[in-house]
Formats: sequence, C-alpha cells, structure tokens
Amino acid sequence: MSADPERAARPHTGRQRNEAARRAILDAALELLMEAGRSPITVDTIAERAGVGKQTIYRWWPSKYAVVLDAISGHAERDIPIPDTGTLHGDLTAFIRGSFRGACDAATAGALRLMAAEAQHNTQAGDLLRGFTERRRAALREVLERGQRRGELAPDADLVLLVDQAYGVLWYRVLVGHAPLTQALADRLVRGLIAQGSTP
Amino acid sequence: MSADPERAARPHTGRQRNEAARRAILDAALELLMEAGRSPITVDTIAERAGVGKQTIYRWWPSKYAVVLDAISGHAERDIPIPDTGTLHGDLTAFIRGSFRGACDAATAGALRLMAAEAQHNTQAGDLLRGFTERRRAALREVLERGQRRGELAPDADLVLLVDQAYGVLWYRVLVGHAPLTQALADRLVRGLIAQGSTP
Amino acid sequence: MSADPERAARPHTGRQRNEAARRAILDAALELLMEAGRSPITVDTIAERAGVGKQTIYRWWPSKYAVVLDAISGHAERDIPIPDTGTLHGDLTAFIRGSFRGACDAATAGALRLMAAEAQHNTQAGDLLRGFTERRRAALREVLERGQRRGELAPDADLVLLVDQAYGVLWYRVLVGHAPLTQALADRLVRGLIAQGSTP
Amino acid sequence: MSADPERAARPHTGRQRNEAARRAILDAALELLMEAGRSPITVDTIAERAGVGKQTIYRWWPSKYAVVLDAISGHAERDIPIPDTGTLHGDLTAFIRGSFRGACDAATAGALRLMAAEAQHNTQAGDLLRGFTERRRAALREVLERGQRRGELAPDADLVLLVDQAYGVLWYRVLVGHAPLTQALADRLVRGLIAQGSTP
DNA sequence: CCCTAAACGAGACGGTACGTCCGGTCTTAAT
DNA sequence: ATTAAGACCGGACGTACCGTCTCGTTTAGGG
Repeated sequence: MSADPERAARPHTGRQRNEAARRAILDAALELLMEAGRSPITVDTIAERAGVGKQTIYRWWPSKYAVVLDAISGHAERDIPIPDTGTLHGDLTAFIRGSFRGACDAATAGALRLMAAEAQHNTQAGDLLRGFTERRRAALREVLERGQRRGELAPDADLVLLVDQAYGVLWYRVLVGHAPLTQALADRLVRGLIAQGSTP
Repeated sequence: MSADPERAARPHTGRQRNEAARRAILDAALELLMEAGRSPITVDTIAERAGVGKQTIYRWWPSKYAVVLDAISGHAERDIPIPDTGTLHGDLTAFIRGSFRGACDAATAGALRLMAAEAQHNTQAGDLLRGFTERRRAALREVLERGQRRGELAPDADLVLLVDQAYGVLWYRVLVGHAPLTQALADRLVRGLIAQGSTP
Repeated sequence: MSADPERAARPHTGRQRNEAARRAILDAALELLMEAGRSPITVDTIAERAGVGKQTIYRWWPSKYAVVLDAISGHAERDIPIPDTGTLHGDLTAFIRGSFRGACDAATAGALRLMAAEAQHNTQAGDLLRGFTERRRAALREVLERGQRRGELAPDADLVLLVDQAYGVLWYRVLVGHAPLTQALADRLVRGLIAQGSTP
Repeated sequence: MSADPERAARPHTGRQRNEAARRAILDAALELLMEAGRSPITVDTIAERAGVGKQTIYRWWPSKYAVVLDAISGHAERDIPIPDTGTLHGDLTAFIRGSFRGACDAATAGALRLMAAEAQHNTQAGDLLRGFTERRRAALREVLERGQRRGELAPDADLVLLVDQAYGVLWYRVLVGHAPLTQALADRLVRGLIAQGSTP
C-alpha cells in the first residue's frame, strides 16, 4: 500500500490534523506533569483534561511518553538557547544556569523522571529519551567546543566527559532528589568543569 | 516451574521465617532484573519465579522496590569496599572503577533503572532510593575526605559536588544509555575530579 | 482496493447523487453480510469495501442498519411474490418455501440476525425491523385471507397466530441456528398450519 | 498444563471463589437487564453495580453474555417446571403460559434480545444460546411426548416442529416486538398446537 | 461560460466499551 | 504462625467502532 505510486502522488485530501487538539494535548500533559504526584499521569487523564478522545492521542504519538517529551522539548530548546557572551565562563554559566532552572520547573522535572522511569522497560521510550538528551548534549558540547577553539580549554580536553558530568549532576539530583539544583551549584559546577578542562 | 528440583527441596518451615524462600525471592528478583526487557518485573512474576506466594513477598518487604534494592545492595556493599591504597588517585580509581563495573552488571543496572523509575510516583520507593544512594555517596565522600586530609585535595574543595559529578556520570549513563561505563572512562573521570579538586 | 477496476470507472457526478456509489455501498453490505463472522460488519468496513467515504453512507442512510435492510429488502420483495396457484396449499407452500429459501441465503440470514441484534438497544433499528417484518407478515396474511375467503380455512381461524407461527419458526431457526430451514420443513409447516386453521 | 499429573493430584489450596461476589454479579446483571434501554449493559457497569473488579467477571465468565445467560437461566428452570396436570392441554397450557410470562419479564426479555444480538457475531455467545434454548426445547418436548404416549397426539405428530412453533412465536414477538405475549395468546397457541398434533 | 453549491474520497475528531494486565490485600488449606 | 496458591478490588492500558466534522476535489446547473 505504501508502495502504491498513486497513493504517493495524491497529496492528502482527508481532514487535516487539528492544531488546537495538538496544543490542548501538550498543554494538558504539561499541566499534569506540574501536578505530578498529586494525580498520576494517565493517557485517560491527559485526554480528559485536553477534551480529546484517547484515540486522538494514539493517532499522533506512539505512547504517552512521546507526548510528554514533545510537551517539554519545546521548552528546553526555546528556553535554553546556546548563549554567546564571548567567554567560556559566561557561556557555560548561562547554559548551565538555564538548564538547572529548566530542570527545576515542576513540569520538566516530572517529565524527566517519567521518561527515565519508562525508558527502563520500554525500548521505544528509551529511544525517545536518548534522542532528546542527545540534542541537549550536542548543545552543551557546542558551547565547550567554542571555548576550546578560543583556547579557554586545553586542546585535548575530554569534552564528552565534561558534558556527561554536567548533565549527570542535573539528572542525578532530579531523579534521586537528595539535593536541589541551585544557581549556586551551577556556578560551582562551571568553575569545576573549567578547572578540569583547562588542566593539561 | 513445577519441575524445578530446588522447589521440591524447599519444604514449608511452619511458623518461622523460611530462609530458603527469602533467598529464592531475592534470586528471582536478580534473575528478572538481568532479563529486564524480556520479561516484565512484576510482583507476580517474582513470586512465580521464586515459587512463592505473593503474600510472602509483601509480608517481608513493603513493595517490590524494597525487594529489588535488597537484592542488589548486598552486591554494592560487598563488591565495592572503601579502598585504601595510600593515595587519593589509587583509592578513587579503585572505587570508581568498582562502581562502574558494578553498574555495568545487568541486574544492578536494571535495579537502578527500576528504582529511579518508581521513585517518581512512589514516595516510599523514593525514600528507599535516597537511602541507598546516600550510603554510596557517604562511601565516596569518605575516600575524598581522606585524600583531603592528606592534602591531595584543596582544603576548600567542594566534595559534595565532586561526589555528585562522579555518581552523576554513572547514573546518567545507566539511565539514558547513550554510552557505556568503561574502565577507561572511570580513569578519565578520576583524573578530572582530582584536577578539579586540587585547583585552588 | 485501489486496484478495483469498478472503482476507477466510477467518477464523481457533481451535485447529484452518485448512483454507482449507492450500488457499491449496498453491494459491499451484502458481501459483508455473506462473510459475516469472518470480517465484522462495520460502517468503516462497508465504506472501505465500497471505496466510499463514511459520510456518503451517513448522507443517505441514517445508520448501517438502514443500509443493511435496504440491501436485502429488495431481495425479499422481489424473490417472494404473493403466489396465486388457486389453492391455499399451493400458495402457502410457494410462499413459505420461498421465504425459507430466502432466509437460508447467507446475506439475508446475516441481515436478519444483525437487525434483531441491533433492534435491542437501538430504537431506530427496531422501527426499521418492525416495518420490514410488518410488510412480510401482511403478505403472508394476504395469502391466508385468500384461502379463508375460499373456505379453505375456518371463518374464525386465528390468522395473526398462524402468521406468527410461520415467521416464528423461520426467525427462531435463523437466530438460534439449532436446525436448518429445509424445504421439507416448509412443507410440514404448511400442513400443520392448514390443519390448525381448518379445525373448527 | 491441564495434563500435569502433579497438578491434578494437588487439590486446590488457594482462596476460594467468593460466592457473594458471584451473586452480586448475577444480581447486578439482572437489575441492568431490567433497566435495559435506559443504560446499556456494559461489563464495567455490571462490575461497578456489583462492587466488583472487572477481572472478577472475566475470571469466571468468558464474556458478559455468559453472565447474562447465567443470570436468567436460573429463572427459567426454576419458574417453569415441567407440569403434570394429567392432560396434555393442562400441561401445555401451564408450560406455555409460564414461558410467556417469563419472557414478558423485562430482565428475561432483555437477556434473550441481548443473546440473540450477540450470537450473530460471536461464536461463543451463539454456543451458549444454543445450549440454553436446547434445554428449554427438551423440556417442552418432554411435555409433548408425555401427551403423545397418552394418545393425546397422533403417534406420528411432528414434535420438533410443534416445539419450534411454540418457541418461534415467543422469540419472534420478543425480538421483533410487534405484539405482546399475552396469556390469551398462549391459550390460542396451545389449542392450535394440539389441533395440529392430533390431526392424522 | 463562469461560479457556486452539492456530493464525493478521505480521514481526523470526541466518545464509549472492550478485554488485558498489574499492584496490593485478603482468604484458604497445608505444614 | 508461616507458607503456596490464588481470588479479590481498583485502575490504566491500547484497540475497535460509532456518528460527526472538516478537508480539497469534482462536476451539474443556475446566473
């Protein structure tokens, strides 16, 4: 059927996707993430909150995890642009402070926890999660590489490790919840990473 | 299942706790953690695999997460003793290599993922997880403090942050699964942490 | 489906009803009734089989039951004309044999079952069914009244009951399916009804 | 598994079926059948009304149709015992009046309609329905055979046909709903059947 | 001879019910 | 008293249809 040439030639004549429903679903997911703990995040709950049939969710997303990730990945990419302050310290501070602030947001924290949770026994949720984190790591790496080109990090600095340390701290605290992600912590982390990266 | 020879050999013990059942439950949990993905880790699954009634699990553990944590925490504490090589570099290498090796074990990795997963919407699982990680962080902190006392780290080094960076990398890679926890990575991490901690 | 040659040959007819689509829908319904059990009879199924949009069905019929009844009612009225052999026995035999033969047809039997099924929780389907059966009962009653006028039945014979007995046997066997509607059964039924009706 | 000899040898030690739940489910089904039309009969509805988990229904009955049939078949067998008045006319009147009265009961009528409905596209519901009707036909046949042995029906009377006519009228009127099942109708039907059966 | 309104195919939409799965509790009979 | 077995309530899951609602296309017929 997908090989049907006539099918490919005919663009799409059916009713189009309802953008309002899409937004309502993502917004409902965000709301519920923020309330996470109070009420569990359920496909039925999302559908009800969004005023939408369950099938409309399953039509466009393979699982509620895809919805949740979709709902927050807009945030992350919009709210944490790759900064350009001229110095590595400035860029890194901006980026990591922004990331920490984002991860403190109840919805985002809820989503990260939910994704990590599901990725364990759901291959597909794992793929989604890896895709999402990969994009975030690439952004941070971009910041570091710029600093490296400017000579603010040693030429042989282990950027992959630095990136994993930064996001490691973030995820570890979000998931385990033993301590908060303060802005002061972000600053100390920045100092530490630069110290590591500039040591020959 | 009914053909399991070990099963036939484990008789009821009447009114005192049946140690064989305890072991069977923990072993079943470990087995299932190792097969994670293939068969789901369910209370019923654990009970069936162990040849045990569900109530026997709930009688001795408050939830399946307690079982899982119980099943692996023996490992962690037995396999990663606090080393004493005389140098911070040696101790840290031993500890982090050991931790990484432990976390690569399928059962342990499965348990970490499962715990992180559940801690999100289950207060009790969260407490268990925080208790477990707290003990591990204390062990690593002990190693660092010893080095600090020996002058191998600056007196004002941010040990809390160093600990979170180390475990952050471990958990981040285990949970997201974008890259493996190699021994080489452990060594590079050790170098980074010492560089960071010894910078004034 | 897209390879259906008839489909390509059925162009839009603009603002008047497309007779080809009407036929395609009725034919699809008949086909599906004949295959009942294999594929479920669904509005979507009918639409797909007919190569038609669902709305085209709902535009012209109030429900799928109306479609189904429309699809088979042609049969019944065409195939079982009110006979005129000169004797009650002859007429009744012709009529009941014809009715039984019709009800043995897979499509018709499927439609009767489907209608009876739906009439239970769908007022509108019930009305359609009563309208359909009313017309069939009137036809049989016509046959009986003619015989009564000729003196072949007692003047006070309970024609309503005789009609219900005849159609009762037919529907009972179709719906319950414990025994087939053979021509021999039709003959025995005719004999019984005449015996009953001619007894003073 | 069912061939496992050890399994057969071990009697059954688990918790036993909760009779109260069984009754609550059947009663809820009956109540809902009586209200049929107002609210549709749903597994969830039955479960909720009975204060029972859905799984408890599916554990013991393969479908809601089995529940419904179970709920009413007690009635039929209890309320319409095979009568023994000494004459065929008396027995038949008692039996058919009883059957008509039973079929007028809202719950029973609802169940018959529901079963007929489902039997169309559900093989298993069809088998249940055939089993149920078979038992009822056997009871009526017993009444007729007794009359035949007493010489009240011709030795070659077509008992199968007489039975199908009686139940045919009942089902036809219940399902199509064009006319009620009055006691007067029962009496006229009895007269007609005896007239048929006693004609040589 | 264009322009519009109806009919069409496609298919997304809000709902309702389905049958399955799991968590955590409770009950039985056996040890 | 503890065990294996397993029934119980509750609640989320993902699927299947229903009947409605747009879309963009096609064409007959009125201006």
